[in-house]
Amino acid sequence: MAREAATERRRQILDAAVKVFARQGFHSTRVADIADEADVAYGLVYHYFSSKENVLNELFTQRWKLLLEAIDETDRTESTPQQKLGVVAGFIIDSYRYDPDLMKVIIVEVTRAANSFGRTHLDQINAAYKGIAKIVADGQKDGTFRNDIDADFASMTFYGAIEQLLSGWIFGLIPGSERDFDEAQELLVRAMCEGLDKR
Amino acid sequence: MAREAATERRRQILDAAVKVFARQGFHSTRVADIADEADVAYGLVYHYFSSKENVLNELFTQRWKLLLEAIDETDRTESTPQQKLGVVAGFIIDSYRYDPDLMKVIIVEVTRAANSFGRTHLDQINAAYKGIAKIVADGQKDGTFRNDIDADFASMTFYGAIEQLLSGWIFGLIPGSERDFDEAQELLVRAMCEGLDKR
Amino acid sequence: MAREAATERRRQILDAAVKVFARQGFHSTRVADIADEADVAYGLVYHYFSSKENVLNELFTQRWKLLLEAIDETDRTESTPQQKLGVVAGFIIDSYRYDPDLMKVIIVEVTRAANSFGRTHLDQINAAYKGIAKIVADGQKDGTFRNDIDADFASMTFYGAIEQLLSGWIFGLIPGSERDFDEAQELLVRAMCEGLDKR
Amino acid sequence: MAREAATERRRQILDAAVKVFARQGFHSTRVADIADEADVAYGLVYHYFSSKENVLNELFTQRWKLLLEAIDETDRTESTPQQKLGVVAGFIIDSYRYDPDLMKVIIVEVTRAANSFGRTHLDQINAAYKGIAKIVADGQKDGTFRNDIDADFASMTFYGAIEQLLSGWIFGLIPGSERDFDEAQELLVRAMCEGLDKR
DNA sequence: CATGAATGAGACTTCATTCAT
DNA sequence: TATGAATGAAGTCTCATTCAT
Repeated sequence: MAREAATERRRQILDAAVKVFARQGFHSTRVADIADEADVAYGLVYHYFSSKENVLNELFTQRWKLLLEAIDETDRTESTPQQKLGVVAGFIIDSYRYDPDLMKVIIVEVTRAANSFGRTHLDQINAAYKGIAKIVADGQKDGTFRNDIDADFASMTFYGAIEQLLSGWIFGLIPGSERDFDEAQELLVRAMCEGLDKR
Repeated sequence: MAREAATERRRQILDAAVKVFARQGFHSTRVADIADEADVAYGLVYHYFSSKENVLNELFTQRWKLLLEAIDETDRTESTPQQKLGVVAGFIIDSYRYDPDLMKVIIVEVTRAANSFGRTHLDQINAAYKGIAKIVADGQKDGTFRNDIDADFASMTFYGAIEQLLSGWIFGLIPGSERDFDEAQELLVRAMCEGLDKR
Repeated sequence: MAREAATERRRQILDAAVKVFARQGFHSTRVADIADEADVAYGLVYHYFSSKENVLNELFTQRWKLLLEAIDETDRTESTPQQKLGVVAGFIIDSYRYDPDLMKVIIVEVTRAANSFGRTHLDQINAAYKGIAKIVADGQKDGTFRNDIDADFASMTFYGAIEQLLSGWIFGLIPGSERDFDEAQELLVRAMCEGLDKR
Repeated sequence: MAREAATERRRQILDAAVKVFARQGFHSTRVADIADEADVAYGLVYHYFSSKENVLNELFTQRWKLLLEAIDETDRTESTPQQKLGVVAGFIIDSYRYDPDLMKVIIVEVTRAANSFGRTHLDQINAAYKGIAKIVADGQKDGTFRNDIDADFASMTFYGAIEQLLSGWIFGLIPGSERDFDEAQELLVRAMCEGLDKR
């Protein structure tokens, strides 16, 4: 009971952190902002987290773990490489669809921040790239994918395309309706696998 | 003469700023760090720039202008759409090749920072996406590219792939030798236009 | 019965406080440290003591009362002034011998802290000096001690010498073996009464 | 000129720090108090000192160096051991006489604070004890002082007596008029060398 | 009695910016 | 132009104390 209450409090603070980080960016949000948003006392944030940075770390780690699992899981299925890439893209896009703030924070503050936080989680981030690369490499081995494009290279390309899509939605540069989210996954895989050229 | 000296001083400070921004990130570099690196007095930075942020702005604007020009220029040539995309990719990759610190700063601190600075330069950033989208759209019109993938969508995808490549080099996640830079452009265009699928 | 249990708890907390105060100093120990060391819940400290400062106060008062009693008691005996001073020195030295942490805390945090706590207990502290001064004064009256050195002055001198000795042991600046403790009392009285000069 | 101004500023801040440390104790004084007392801006304290603790360190080190030099100097003269001890006592007493606040701070916050700061300067503090011990030891060798009292022991005793005297003045427990200061040195040496016993 | 979550004032330190020289 | 001292707002983190259970 007490345990559960504590867990709830953590959640409450984490959720608030997502909102304010998304709104103002990590550097511009003061711990007081998180506390205010969570409607708890200032000090309580430090009761549950050792530092502001640590709040961000937990946010990232929790979500990224799910992505790594999703990649791993789909990789172990019997699907075609294209289908697997579709699952990965779908997972990321859905992550954004159902919690855009969280994905915004993760991308803007962690994944794309080469300095500071990015470095801390580099291994985890890279694990995702490697997971995608494995899917590509397997596709190359079984003759589905061409061999003249390095799997790691292709993986970066693929992941970069997805992230940029999210960026476009985040920035409001490309339309991001429910319908767009629905289409995006398929469109993305098609673009990457079949190419832009007309056949 | 005096003018030139002044211009030189600005350059000296800008160059130093690139180095320290790349090394520590914008938020972690103090104005003193820039001055130290430039080997000028603390206050001189404020003699030439109105604020720390303004140094970054100038860094970004100068470089991004060249990219916009390059996109615009290639778009006005008679090349094929694929060649045009190649020129764009090449320009960005070469930018990194010849001044990795500057590109790192631009990407990490501006282009990918949805909050803070990103917002300020959103129009300029979007102009590049639009420029690329135009190349794609023209390719669709003349029958070079398929029509079932939205040009804006394709543009984001294409640009995201390039930026992720740079990120990979910046983070040290994928090899970044001279040879890799040489190949990257061609490989990238091929991957995006022809797709990963084996034919 | 319940009373005893409560008393035990208090003791448990006081003993823990002595340890951590001795180890980290009063200002650097958090209430949580005391609770941890005592192996009791955080809030329990406040159940038994009204504040952190109060814990220290009680520690000091309990011990200092014994010293005052010891001085008073020996003063009422028929011993020579020298013997009385020996008893006082012996009491303090033994206090350190059998509970070095407690004496360390008392000296470092109370007795020698002119600001904060020192002020609070000034009267009690001074009572000890006065008690020693009385022994000296009586010795002067009965012709045992010389008259040209003010009794209060001599008292300060005598007490200061003892405390510095303890400081030396606390700091590890002079050897503090069992044998040293044994000798210290006698040596101290001899030095103070007979002087350093060779006769 | 600029250099001198800077040195003056440091002095100004140090002097202010002495006042407030003496008044409120180190732990109870906020950096703002120092700045206010010095009549400078908050941040200037950090322009000249890396931390509040560092201000205290400098205060101590500057003064203690003089003491060590005084001990060393008198030790190299042809005076009798008693005279040498008199010079040492005189130096410390005069230090208090002419700058009671500084000596109060040094004694209360450094010399007698076994934890925290005391530890940092232990070597320097001990050097003084050793310097006094050398004077005693030399006196024992040349037959001036008795041999049955260890020189280190005697040194602690002597220094402790002086410091306790200052403490008495600081606390207001013993009278501290100009006349008392004048007498104190002689009285102290007499008490320590000749002893309290009537002959 | 006992627990430990919750509160929030407070202090240190940083650093962008200004300004006198 | 050039210097770097001076300013002070802002933000992180700590921790004594309170309080609900």
